[in-house]
Amino acid sequence: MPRASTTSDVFNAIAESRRRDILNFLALQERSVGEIVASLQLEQPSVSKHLRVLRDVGAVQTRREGRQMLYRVNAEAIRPLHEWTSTFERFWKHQLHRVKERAEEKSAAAVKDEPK
Amino acid sequence: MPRASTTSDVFNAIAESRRRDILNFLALQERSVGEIVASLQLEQPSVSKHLRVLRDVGAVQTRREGRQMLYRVNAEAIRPLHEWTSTFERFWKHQLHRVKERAEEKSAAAVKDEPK
DNA sequence: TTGACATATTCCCATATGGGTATGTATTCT
DNA sequence: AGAATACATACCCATATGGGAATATGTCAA
Repeated sequence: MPRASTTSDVFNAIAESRRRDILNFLALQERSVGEIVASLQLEQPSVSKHLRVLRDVGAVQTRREGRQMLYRVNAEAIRPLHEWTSTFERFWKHQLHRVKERAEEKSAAAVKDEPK
Repeated sequence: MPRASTTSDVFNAIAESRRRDILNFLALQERSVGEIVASLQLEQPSVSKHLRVLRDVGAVQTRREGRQMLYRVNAEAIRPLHEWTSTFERFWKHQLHRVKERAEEKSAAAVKDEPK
């Protein structure tokens, strides 16, 4: 079984750095495909395909304006990602504590006693 | 060019839901491979391979204890992800505003005037 | 040393990928 | 209608994937 499809969920969709680039660009403001192509170092068809993926997972929404197709970010789709990472937030919030732990690990050459 | 390698960065590593499952499990506490295998519906080799990926991107760290290999989350590696998603936080923080926008878009059948 | 236990790695394979090139479709202009 | 513009889709292909099965490696116990 290969990796999950990029359209299966936002996690897979944003795995591609080009797509993150696109979202970063769109974070500033709504943009046409042409503008996105210009901002990236990529052929138009490739950009369209990335946009398709982002659209399929709901990360972007579109609006037609004449011949142009305007894309904008739909942050709601990215929210689950933010919330999932928040699960681990508590770890780095206690950095001092962690740093201390690390130091201990490094010095003590892992000589444990009771392998359950 | 195929999709970026799973070991290229955390974004790719966590694209796989099984790996997120593992991280969720490890978020509670340090665990041995055996425990992880038991918690997932997966063969041991597959789990080891997922752990390898997570380790390569720094998402987990290990410690040997006798025959067991104990894995624990390294939240620092996940932090970039959290921060990247934070970029879009402002969007859903102004939800009321967004909802209003949406309503307008839906009713107004996109009759724009000046296609630049 | 031999054996058992816990993990890791290798091999095989069907499948999804993303890039480029070519082509299709929608919309506007003349 | 015909041409030009702006995107989208189809097709081809080298490559990375994850799962399972088999095998290798590492650690401890007798």
